[in-house]
Amino acid sequence: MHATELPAEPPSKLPAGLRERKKRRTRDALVRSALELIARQGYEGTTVDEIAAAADVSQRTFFRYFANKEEVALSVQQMVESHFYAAVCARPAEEPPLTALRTAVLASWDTIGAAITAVVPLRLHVSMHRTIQETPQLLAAQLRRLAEQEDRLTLEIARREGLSPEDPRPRILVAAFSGVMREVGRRWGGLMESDMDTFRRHTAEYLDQIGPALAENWRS
Amino acid sequence: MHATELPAEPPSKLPAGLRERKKRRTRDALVRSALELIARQGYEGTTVDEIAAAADVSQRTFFRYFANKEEVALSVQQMVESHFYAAVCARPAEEPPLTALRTAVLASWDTIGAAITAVVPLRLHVSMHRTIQETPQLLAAQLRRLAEQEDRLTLEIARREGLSPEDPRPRILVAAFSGVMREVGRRWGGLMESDMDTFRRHTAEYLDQIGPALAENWRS
DNA sequence: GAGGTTAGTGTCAGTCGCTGCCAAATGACA
DNA sequence: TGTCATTTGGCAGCGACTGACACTAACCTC
Repeated sequence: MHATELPAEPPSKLPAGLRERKKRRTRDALVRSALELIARQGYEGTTVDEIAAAADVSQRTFFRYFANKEEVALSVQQMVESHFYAAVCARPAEEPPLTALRTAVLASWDTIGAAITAVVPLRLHVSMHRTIQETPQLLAAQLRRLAEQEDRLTLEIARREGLSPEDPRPRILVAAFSGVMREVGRRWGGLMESDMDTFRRHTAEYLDQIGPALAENWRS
Repeated sequence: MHATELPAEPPSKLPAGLRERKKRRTRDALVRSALELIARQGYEGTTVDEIAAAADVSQRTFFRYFANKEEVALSVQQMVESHFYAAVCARPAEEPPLTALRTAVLASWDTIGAAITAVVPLRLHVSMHRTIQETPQLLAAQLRRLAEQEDRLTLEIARREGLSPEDPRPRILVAAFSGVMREVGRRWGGLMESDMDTFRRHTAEYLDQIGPALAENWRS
């Protein structure tokens, strides 16, 4: 068994065997325990031993499910990202790229909540989101993940538009888009839940700035 | 003494005291030993003990100069980045932002070589550049550094243009620019030295794509 | 339903990154 | 030259992670 074998996705399709179900449960227990402990004690203040003990498995078993401590902390985040990527791939081919990305974000937000709650309570995910920004090591790992996501998105956009993978334009577009989304992510925490509709509108307005941001003269 | 006290810059101004000079020499020796060993054995295949031994200091002393193993591996990279940031700040205020960034890159390339060679031979820096892309942990740390650089650049651009720090446009511009520069960085390695002029032209052409990349229709 | 096969788990020992603590050495400066 | 502030080394210890091996439990025949 390798650490990255079991998908990060929620138990959408319940697996046949007892073995598989047991693994799913163990994995979810580890994620829940980890997020709970980290929310209470911080990332660096939480040891893998504690997480494993809270999920009632040995430390060695923890490392059979997650390659490292970062991975369990970012596992829900990872789920959100692949959720979004799937939404992008589902957009009709006639949509221009930026529109597809923008629509996919808003669409994926409609359904991601349920997928998260299937694994951990939402407050733990929100708390983790804050912790990631504040913990250098986690932030670094997260940025690497996002860079990989940018690569995937770039490829997908190039494919949709029938461009060569060498063409720089998809990459630039995705970089600008991701820059906006990272800023949006930063402002999350406080605003969401309280006023999700305002937040969605806010995001849309932000994305509308991508065009104007490249105009040569801003001082009007 | 704290780990981040001594600047990463080359010994441009030679310090007065013997103590300072000795610290500088120790630091440079650690960087050289580290890059040499990592080039030969890879990042994960090189232990801090080895680096310290090669520089003829104790492991404990290593950690007085660098907060962690990543920091010594990225120290030259960090020098290059602050070199570029300084070049941006030096651009005249009437230049439009994207022009300033673009000119600053090309200008900083003219002088960075000497600054690097003052610390390590160029081949070690090139080798390190490759290693960073290939080593997940290093890449993560590097991306976090670059994200901080993006923050600085965003602030500087907003300042130059007299915009509020809330305005999303500088951030988007910097994100697009950085996306291009990361792609350029990836293609470095092989092309440079062999044909630096072609490479510079290539980069300029890449940067010219930032405008067109946001046009709605690419399929012409 | 008893057999062997396969896969997941716990234990243990070990490496490596990194830190706190104290004592020894060394440049700075009167 | 003697004091003072810094820098250094050694040591002990923690936490993340890994390899090896033995044990147990699910699975798959016959």
